[in-house]
Amino acid sequence: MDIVSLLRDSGLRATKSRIAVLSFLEQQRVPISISEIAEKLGAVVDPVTVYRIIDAAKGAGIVKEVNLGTGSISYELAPDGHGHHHVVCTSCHKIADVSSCHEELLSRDALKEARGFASITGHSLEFFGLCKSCS
Amino acid sequence: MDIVSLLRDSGLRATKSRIAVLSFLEQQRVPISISEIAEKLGAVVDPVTVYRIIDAAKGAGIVKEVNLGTGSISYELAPDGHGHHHVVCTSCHKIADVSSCHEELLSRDALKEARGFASITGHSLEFFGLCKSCS
DNA sequence: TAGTACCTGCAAAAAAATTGCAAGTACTAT
DNA sequence: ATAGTACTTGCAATTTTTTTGCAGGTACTA
Repeated sequence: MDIVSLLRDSGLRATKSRIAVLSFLEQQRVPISISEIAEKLGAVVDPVTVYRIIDAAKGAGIVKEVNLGTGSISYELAPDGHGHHHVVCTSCHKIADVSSCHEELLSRDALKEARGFASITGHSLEFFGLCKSCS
Repeated sequence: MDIVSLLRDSGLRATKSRIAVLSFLEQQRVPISISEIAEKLGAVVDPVTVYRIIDAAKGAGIVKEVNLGTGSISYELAPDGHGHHHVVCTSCHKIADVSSCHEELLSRDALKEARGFASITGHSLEFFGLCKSCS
């Protein structure tokens, strides 16, 4: 799915700035913070606009917030709504992707326990560990 | 376990400010951001010190970063190292706790998939859904 | 192709996070 | 109990991040 269709299908206009930001996000192999995006795209998109674009895309469910334990929030493109997960090396911050997560099992159990909740629509899951070089 | 012992056992000095911040954190029923802590404890602990205390406590593994999808990182006391998880209502931001998470299963599968990793030492898991009032 | 609702950039401000340093404090070993 | 020492803190100042308002520009609709 190309970025333009992704935007339109999410009810967002396919503007030059949005295409630039989401394409950039798509090229990243790992999640990235807003200020890093703003810095890298500085020549093309105003920082203020980057904030607004990420906000809109998050609202539309096409980018996902990720907390890699670095103290700041990172973002990644999640075209299908439910992205993958990550393993982060607590020593060198290397990141690997993980896709399996037993979603149904987890959600079912969580819903059973969570008092006052009617449904579970998504989740965020990250692992921390040591990569082979650091261990 | 009282806060003083918790600090000492983690190799941190039990200072007045640290006790104040961690006790406050312990009283919260939901994770809270650094600036909220700083604001609430403003009369007692300097904001700069709050930042440094959270940083030290995070390093020592007695507070945990939590991403509740709000765009900012929250913190909670995690005396035992591995806290519980949460379900967040995407409409009203109500939060419920969840403890079951099939940790061994998840970690084993993640390690199998994560190329270049030697071990998994922890994880972060949050659920998003709708509470009964909002659904 | 014109209309309109939505987006963007700029300038400015507010808020959050970091740094350096001097004074204060917790812990250790007398 | 006490003095030494290394770690902590508060303050002031700075830097970085995030938000806001508004005028002009642009994507999409009919």
